[in-house]
Amino acid sequence: MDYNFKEIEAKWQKYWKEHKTFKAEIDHEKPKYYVLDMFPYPSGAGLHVGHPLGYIASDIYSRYKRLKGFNVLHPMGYDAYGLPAEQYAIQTGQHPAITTEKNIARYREQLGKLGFSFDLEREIITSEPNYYHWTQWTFIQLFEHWYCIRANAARPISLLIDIFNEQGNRKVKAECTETPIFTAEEWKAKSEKEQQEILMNYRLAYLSVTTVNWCPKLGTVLANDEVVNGLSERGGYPVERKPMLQWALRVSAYAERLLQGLETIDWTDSLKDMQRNWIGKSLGCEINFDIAPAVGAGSTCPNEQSTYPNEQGGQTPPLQIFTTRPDTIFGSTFMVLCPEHELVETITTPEQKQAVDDYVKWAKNRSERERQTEVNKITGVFTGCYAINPFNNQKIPIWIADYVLAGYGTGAIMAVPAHDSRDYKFAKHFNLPIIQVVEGGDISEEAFEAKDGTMINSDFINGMNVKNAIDAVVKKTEELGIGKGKINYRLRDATFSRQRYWGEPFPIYYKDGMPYALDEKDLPLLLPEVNKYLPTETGEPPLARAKNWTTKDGYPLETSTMPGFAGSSAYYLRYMDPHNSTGLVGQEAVDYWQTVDLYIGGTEHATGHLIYSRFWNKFLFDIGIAKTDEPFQKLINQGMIQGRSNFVYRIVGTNKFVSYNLRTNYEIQPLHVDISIVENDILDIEKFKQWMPDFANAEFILEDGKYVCGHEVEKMSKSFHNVQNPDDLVEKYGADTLRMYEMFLGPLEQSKPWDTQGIEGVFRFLKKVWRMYHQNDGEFFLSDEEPTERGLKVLHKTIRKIEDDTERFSFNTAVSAFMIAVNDLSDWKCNKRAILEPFAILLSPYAPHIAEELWNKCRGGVCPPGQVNPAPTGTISMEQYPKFEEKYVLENTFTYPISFNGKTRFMLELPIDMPNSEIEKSVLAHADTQKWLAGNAPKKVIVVPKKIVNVVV
RNA sequence: GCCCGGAUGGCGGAAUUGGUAGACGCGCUGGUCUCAAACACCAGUAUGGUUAAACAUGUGCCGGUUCGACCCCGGCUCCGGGUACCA
Repeated sequence: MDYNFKEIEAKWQKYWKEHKTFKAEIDHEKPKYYVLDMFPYPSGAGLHVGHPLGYIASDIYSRYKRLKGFNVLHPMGYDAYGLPAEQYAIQTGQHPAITTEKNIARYREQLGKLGFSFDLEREIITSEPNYYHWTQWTFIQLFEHWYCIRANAARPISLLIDIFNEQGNRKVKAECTETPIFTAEEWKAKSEKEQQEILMNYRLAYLSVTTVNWCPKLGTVLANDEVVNGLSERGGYPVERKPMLQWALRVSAYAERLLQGLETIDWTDSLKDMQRNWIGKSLGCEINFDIAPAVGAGSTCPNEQSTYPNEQGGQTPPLQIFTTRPDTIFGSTFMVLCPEHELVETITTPEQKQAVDDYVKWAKNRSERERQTEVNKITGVFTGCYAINPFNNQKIPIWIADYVLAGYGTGAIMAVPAHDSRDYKFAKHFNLPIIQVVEGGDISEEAFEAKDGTMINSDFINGMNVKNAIDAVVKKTEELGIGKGKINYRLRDATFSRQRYWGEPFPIYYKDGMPYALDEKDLPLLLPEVNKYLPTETGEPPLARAKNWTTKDGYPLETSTMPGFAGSSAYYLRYMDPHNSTGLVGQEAVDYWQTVDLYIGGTEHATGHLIYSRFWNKFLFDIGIAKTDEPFQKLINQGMIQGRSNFVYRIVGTNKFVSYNLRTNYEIQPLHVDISIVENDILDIEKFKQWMPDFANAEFILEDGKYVCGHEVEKMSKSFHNVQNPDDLVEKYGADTLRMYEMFLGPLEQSKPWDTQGIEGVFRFLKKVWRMYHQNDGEFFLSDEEPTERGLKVLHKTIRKIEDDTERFSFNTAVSAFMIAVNDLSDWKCNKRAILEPFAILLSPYAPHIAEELWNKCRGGVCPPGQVNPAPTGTISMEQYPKFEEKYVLENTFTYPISFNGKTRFMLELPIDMPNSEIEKSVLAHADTQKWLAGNAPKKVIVVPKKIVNVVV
């Protein structure tokens, strides 16, 4: 009987499904372990071999943990809201729900064939009402909470209202939009609408007019991480900056906690670095510069002691800037405002008004892409107005330029051309003065950006080093009351509205122009039907097309929908208790499962999903839903699997194709050829002719009667015809082979090219495993003889190696260890039950179907003659997992390489516990030692126990 | 530009972190079985050298530390990923 993987795999997949083998239930007797995969967006193209890589790894680990006695939660679901299904709906009119359902069915089928140990009853789909109910619910919580700096946590809005009623907002410390101070009396005197407007400044989910990334082609707003190089991540369409009224999440309130939290979790350093950079914390100082009074064109600033500060009082507010280098303030020779800055209009002199207006208009119309591709283009305009350096009362011209961004700091800077390259280029271009204030460096050609050195030309900080100077200036600034030390983050609040159809509707209605949350009992707010998936003629989002899109009382509902990351931000919590109809997750479930212990997924989510999810979780932690502050304790990024493309070479202007090694003799054009009609780089000419009509009459120049194709490693993509479909491979080799081969390909975290040729090796290995358990005529047979010492040693070495490798996610070396073990065992035809029974169990996380089959035959006793598949008696469980016993692998001798001056000359077997001094004696006493010493006396003998002995001559 | 990674045979990759570099697999070469093929099995396979060995050279490049370096330190080159007027 041969290794019939088709029968075996179908049988066990059916068995697992029917017996709900992997159903996870709360069990306080066992420690829990939660293994999570990043759930897929089910695209129309189906899976390629790259997708299951992480799933296979997590499945191996889940199965392994179960065998080690853990109660493992290992669920799978689908991130179902997304643009492709909606774009398809716009083109074809097919409801995105139908497309999505079809795609999910295909994904389920493909994943099902790989033998994953998912708890299928916990499957969640983000577009289903019983799931998005809780996405909407969480949004309401965000809307009804604010961030209290004193508590360093989210607090209910109702509490804030109580405080306002009692004492106004003077003492409230919140992460919020800037709000004027008011007393309790003033608060009470405000109208309902005015009060709501103020509360909006505090809410964690809030509505505000912000400059957003607008993609006209997609007809929607995008988050920062959805814009790549000024183009939309999906589709690659141009993105503009446009002010719009949008929902936003106050992610920035959690910036410090998101940063601190990284210290407590087991993620790779590179991923943590990515998040740190994205959060972009910088320590600096805010300083107010007074605006010089308008004294008319051509006038000069008086050099004597200035009387400007505060003299002109309420006329013009001071100009607030942010800098990380307050030490360089004496080198500041001009100021720069962003074109959107609110002071632009106030301070511009009549003479400069035209020029400034023109510039601001030009800057506004500049697309994001232009800005990014023309970074080196230096533009700007003088306002005609001056600021006063508070430290030396120098008059400094104020310019406007779009290299200063509105969204960061205060949207205004003090430019120090000597020590900042952008300011330097600007100063050179517009011929502005440059004053060096840090010693060293040559500023004749470029800025000197050193963060270390001695201050010069800087009044009271002269002679200090940069670090002390920064402290001194911040201190002085605070004493003078003109500024303060300040921490800035690059992380912005996330825009949360999408002008699309296929997303979660907001549980929000409008009354008197102000938004209010729906009552929780009215959830879920179902996504309505629309006749078309496009925006309305008036430019409103598609939901505005829905009939009766109002509350029962007739108040209009919000027409935008939530973005893709809404549904994926807390799905891991829902898996703990997926059918709960009274809450996102029940108390008992979250108390038991706590948090995700292992999360496996791609790096592409480093600054998107993984930031939002952490934010979302921290909020849910604050309001007592999540049990831990961080959602994912350990995270592994699986590498990408690249494609291996094949090429044919067409002689230019003909329909003749020349084989790879002869191509240099002709003028040729390489063409991608579908990898399914190429085997081991040899083209199947008949299939090629049928592949495309153009090639039906193709002629070939062959080498050795074959057409050899060229190859290259590229991204796996339809257009390169290099997509490897896992179904084909499962069909040909079986799921166990595919699983082991994907692991064998290389380290999990590394990107590597797919190479189908190597899969044969793993397939041979499994066939060999199968044969070990069968006699020559193919009948199942194990000997009940006592195992040999040697066999036990192989087994226990393998147990130790597999456990070790599995624990550190080194699955590629684990597969190698299996192969070595099988080579050793089959070398002396070891078919002892005592060895092979445990071996099957050991193999089961990696190749679960064949392992179950073999193990069941072991336990089921003799397989009746002629019967292919005896009825399964059960699955491998933790009780049967073999224990590693050191006594079998203990060595009592070690064979030392004996080196002379670092060169190994002979080997010497010595007892393992021999003390160093004895080893030294034995080596010197050995006959060969004299030969290699050649009459010299040894200078030194270095003994490294269980490693090497080196004699220095 | 800045921040991370990485570079080892014809190929994918090992080397339990300073101790016999190239495990394991692919590919290739030769052999056994077969009428033949497929499957399977056996042997070989870093480079130079030799009938074979001895020996010499070898982990991107240059240098250093060490009895000993793929591994640690300094200086480069190339490749991959992230990020970018963030003051």
